[in-house]
Amino acid sequence: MHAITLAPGAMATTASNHYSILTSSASAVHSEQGSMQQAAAYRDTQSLLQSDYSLQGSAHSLGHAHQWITSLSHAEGAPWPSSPLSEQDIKPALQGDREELQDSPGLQQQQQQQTQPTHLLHQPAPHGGTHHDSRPWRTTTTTHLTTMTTSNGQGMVYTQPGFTNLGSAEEQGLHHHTLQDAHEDHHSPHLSDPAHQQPLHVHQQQQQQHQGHHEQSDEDTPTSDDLEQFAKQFKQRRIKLGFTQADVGLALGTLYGNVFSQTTICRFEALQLSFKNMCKLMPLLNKWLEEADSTSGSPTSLDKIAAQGRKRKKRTSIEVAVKGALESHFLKCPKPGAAEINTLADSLQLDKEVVRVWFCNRRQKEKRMTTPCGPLPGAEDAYGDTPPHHGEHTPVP
DNA sequence: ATGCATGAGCC
DNA sequence: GCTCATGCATA
Repeated sequence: MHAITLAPGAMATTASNHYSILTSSASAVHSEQGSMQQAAAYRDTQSLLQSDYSLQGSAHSLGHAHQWITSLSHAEGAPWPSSPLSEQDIKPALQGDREELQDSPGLQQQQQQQTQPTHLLHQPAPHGGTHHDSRPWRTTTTTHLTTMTTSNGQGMVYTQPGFTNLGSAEEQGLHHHTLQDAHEDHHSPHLSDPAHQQPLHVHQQQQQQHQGHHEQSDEDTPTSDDLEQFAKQFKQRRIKLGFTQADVGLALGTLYGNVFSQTTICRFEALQLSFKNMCKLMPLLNKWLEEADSTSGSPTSLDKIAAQGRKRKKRTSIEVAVKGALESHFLKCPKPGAAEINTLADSLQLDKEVVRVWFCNRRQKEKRMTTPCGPLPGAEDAYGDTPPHHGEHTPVP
């Protein structure tokens, strides 16, 4: 195969600023909680932070690395009071240093692997990416449940012991069917006890239910339908209450110590997260909903958490033509090796890292592509994700 | 709403 | 170097 060579200058960063250490912004970021308005302050912070980093085009010869992360020195600790339910659970979101901790090491790999065709199992990748997994969770057998594929989702209410039901004062009246009880009596991860975080639902739907209900395993896993319905309702109420996605993200931070961006909230609503990720966020969002609902009218203490101080490399804008070339290669080889990436990067006049990241993101996108309803037969497995160690069901038709 | 990016954990 | 979770920056 040959690489499609394009004219030089294919890559361009939208940035035009110079590399300078923003000091003023740093102080601005530190504003105390409460001294500024939530959303507004947040935006300010962002704008300030972006007036920085830039070295890229010439970075090649500068022996760069991704050092742009010259994190600011601020790290005052957690702005939010030790929330009762945030222990080590999800992620501390400590700005400055580490922002997140995945739950348990290792379980992220086996998360979303479930029933899937897996006919052509082969894994050329020598790197050991044997975990395959992750398929658009929505495509999973939409088996049970689906009790209420109702109109706008208001009909569904989560009645779980852990978090109060979302029964709002208004359009409530048709709540029932605990979703879960459709098959058993699993309850979603109650956030009343985050200590035991997500119990890695190996194979969500099918696996879990055949065990019946043990007294000790209250940990359950919502189904794709649950999530879908919840997301739907969540968005409705969020809008009805007049909150933006960004507001919610910040609120989660002040309420539970887990700040999330507008992006994440958006993706949650759009069901563009992995199954596991959705499961992790649902309880929090559910909690926020009830919180916002009850305090809708009173000045909820939504202090902003001006955090994040690390600097990012300016986003590289890849020209359409180049994207096309990348796409072509992606179709041929979704997982190019280092050498291939180098070659490609060279011919496209892109930074190797940019190309590598592009492929990573492309693969990720491919996986979360919310399939309308149907596990694309082996489409993604071809990339080498095929699980070599299933050993249970997934007989595949 | 989404593209490119960062970083942790894994192999 | 990959996946995965997540987000800044941008269209």
